[in-house]
Formats: sequence, structure tokens, C-alpha cells
Amino acid sequence: MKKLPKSASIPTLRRLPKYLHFLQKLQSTDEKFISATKIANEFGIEPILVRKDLSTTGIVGKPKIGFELERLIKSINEFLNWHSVQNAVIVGVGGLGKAIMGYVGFQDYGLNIVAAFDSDKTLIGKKIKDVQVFPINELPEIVKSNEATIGVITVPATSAQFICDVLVGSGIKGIWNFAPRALKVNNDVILENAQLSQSLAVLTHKMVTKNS
Amino acid sequence: MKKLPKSASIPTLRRLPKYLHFLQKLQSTDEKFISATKIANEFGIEPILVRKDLSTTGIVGKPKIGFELERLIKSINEFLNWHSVQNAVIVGVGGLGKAIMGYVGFQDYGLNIVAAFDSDKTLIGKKIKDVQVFPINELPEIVKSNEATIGVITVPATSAQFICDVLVGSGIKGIWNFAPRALKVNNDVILENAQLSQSLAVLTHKMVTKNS
DNA sequence: TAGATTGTTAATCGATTAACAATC
DNA sequence: TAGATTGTTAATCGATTAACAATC
Repeated sequence: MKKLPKSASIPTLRRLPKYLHFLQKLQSTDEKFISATKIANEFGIEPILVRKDLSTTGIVGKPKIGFELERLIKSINEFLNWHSVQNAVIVGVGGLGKAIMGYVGFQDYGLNIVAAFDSDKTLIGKKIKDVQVFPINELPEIVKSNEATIGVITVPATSAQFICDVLVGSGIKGIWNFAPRALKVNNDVILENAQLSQSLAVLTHKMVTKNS
Repeated sequence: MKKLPKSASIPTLRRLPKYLHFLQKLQSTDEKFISATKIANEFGIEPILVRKDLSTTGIVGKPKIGFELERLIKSINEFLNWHSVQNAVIVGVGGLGKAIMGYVGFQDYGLNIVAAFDSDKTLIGKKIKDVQVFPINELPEIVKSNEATIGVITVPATSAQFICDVLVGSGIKGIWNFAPRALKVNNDVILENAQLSQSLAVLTHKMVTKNS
């Protein structure tokens, strides 16, 4: 029986994809092992922090040698559940929605966008990078028939909560919210906010205070 | 003499925009005051955490009444430096680049994108939502003549470091990096990573472990 | 006045860092 | 063997939470 992964802190979860990108880049070289020290140097952080993060994923390294590259990549991918494909739908085919629909990199994260939805009739029936746009009223049926588990919200703030409710009502288990609005969901649904403003706030504030 | 804002923790900086969105929504009602308790309830967090965050921005509230809505919004905006306009350039006019160029909401964050750059000759000279696309070799001149301070990187991972170096060499003070690659910058340049994978990792991992 | 809320000070909690034995 | 690196245990640091006097 496969044991369930323990949960990790949010800072750890946010660092793991960074490591993964670096490790995948290394795959094109002929390195077979990588040490936590080398990873830490790449990101300017402490080696012990990398060791802790990696051990959270369940991997065991070899003293003096480090971690086997292939196994480490596999361990992180499995820990994040990126090794299995999750079907997702996206609601809101504006600029950001189109960008997400067209981003092939999500395949690396196991995210498979099976359908898009929008209230704009001129968009319905069109395809953006192989993903077809449907009217909102077909959402519940399409979510169920595709066994989609993740709903991506890229609608304007004013309709975000309504769309969220439709998604959750259709059986969606995880909401990835890009709309600048706080959403309310049941306890059994995971909500992750991905507003660009959060990241921009860190940048602009640090720029002002860097000399104080 | 205006005193420089103290620096805040990253968790605080990431929460402030959320409060701001909520407060701006409240502006359309006739509420003039808001308490930290009400804000906390909106986001399901502790009131004392909101009070600490708000006091970091320098605002002082009134016992029993709360915070004056207008002044609170102003205080957060000034703390994040969103009240003054920062000129920015964006490099990489792919899906995500176009989405960011077309997002009018950045005006609320004081971000003014003055020019875009791409190596694709078929894009050069075109305009996406009033932002013109230029060749990379014109970047230093345009950054300087516009006094741009922020560089947004939406190019593929393989060219991200090269573009970053060009931006920093042109005098850019803050890098907002969307490319899935670790970048190296000088100490006097602020780097903020905004990879979608960071946020997705939190979502997908939590979905797997929610019952453990 | 009584109740609600602020802001300060102290306590707790959790994440990061340090120390070090084990080991390839 | 000696040096480098892992993984465990303990210490430190910083963020969150609790307690409570001040006050509109």
C-alpha cells in the first residue's frame, strides 16, 4: 500500500517547482547526481533548507554523493501530484485565460485543460490552441463527463464568486483563482489564489525600501 | 521630510493587495469606516493579523470605530508604492506577454507598460492594446528615454537570463520574472519570481493531502 | 456608561538555521 | 583514509496569536 504524502509548508511547496525547473535543465547534461549544496547555490539559499525541502518529498540521498537526479525529479513530481494527469476547465477566455489555455508548459505539471467557458457568444464554438470554448450552462455536464477536478477562474472580479459556485456545484475539487476577489468555498474544496497583484506588491514594496 | 516606509514580511506584502481589493469593492457602498475584524472575517483569518498588517503601512485607527476607508486605501497604496506611476517594459510577446500587456488592472497598481520587445520580426511594429513591440536591440535606448524602472520577463526559459542581463544593463531596477528559470542579478536589483508553477504546486499538493 | 475596537506587550508556534554523528 | 554530504536533533529566529489596557 502506497503511503500518503505528508503535507508540507507553503514556503516549501513554492520552492519545490523552482528546484524542479533547475533539475530538469540539468537533465540535458550528463550529470547523474546532484547535491543539495549545488541546488542551494543556484538559488542563493542555505543547503540545509534544500535538504529539508527534499526530504519532505520522501527521497533519501547518499552521503558524499547527493541525490540521484532522475529519482529526485520523480520524487518531487509525485509529491506535487504532477506525475498523474488532472483534467481542468477554465472559465473566462480573456487575455489571461487565452494565455493559460495556450501554455504548453502545464503538461509538465500534469494539468490538462479539457474545456473553456465564456459568456461571450462570439467566442463560443471557437478553439484556442485545441481547447474549445463552451457556454457556461454546459459547464456542469462537461466537468462531469471529463471528470475534471480543477477549475481555473480568469473572469472579471464581479462574476468570480458566481463562477466559483457553479464550478464547486459541478464537483470541482480545486479552484485556481486569478480574479482579484476573495472567494468563499466549502471546507472540502481547495482554493488557491494566484493574483498577480500579490507578487507585484512584493516587488514594488521592496524597490522602495531596499535602501532602508 | 517624508519618512521611508519600513520593510514588511513577504506574507504581509502578499496579504495587503487582498485587503485592497476588498476595500475598493466597499467604496461603492456608503460605508466610511471598516474594522480589522470585518476584513478578517472576509478572508477567514485572525483580526489581530489584519491589525498588524495594517499598522505596518503606518495607518492609525480609531478604537471602537475602525479605520477610515479612504485613508486606509491610500495608506496601503502608498506603502506598496502603487500611488505613483512606475514605467515598465515587457520582453516576450507570447500568450502571457500579450495578456499582461492587455490587462488594464495594472493601472490600479501604478504599473505603466510603455513598450514591449520580442525577437520575432513579424511582431515588431505591431501594437497590442496601445503598447508597441520593438526589437530587442532598441531596448536600452527605450528604457532610458522612458525612465522605465521595472522589466517584465515573459520569454521562454532558455533566453530569460540573457534578457535579464540586457534589462539590468539598461538601468532597470526591478525584475518581474515569469519565465520558469532562476535568474541571477546584482544586489542592487530587486528580483521577484511570479511563476505560475509556484501557486499550482500549492493547489495540487493540498488536493492530494487534504484528507491526511 | 457599556461594548467594541485599537495598539502594545508578551507568549506561542512554526520555519529556518546550526551542530554534528553517520557514511559513501 | 580524508573530504564531502546526508539526515537527525537542537537552537534560533521571525511570524502569528493571545492578553489586556486604552479609548471613542
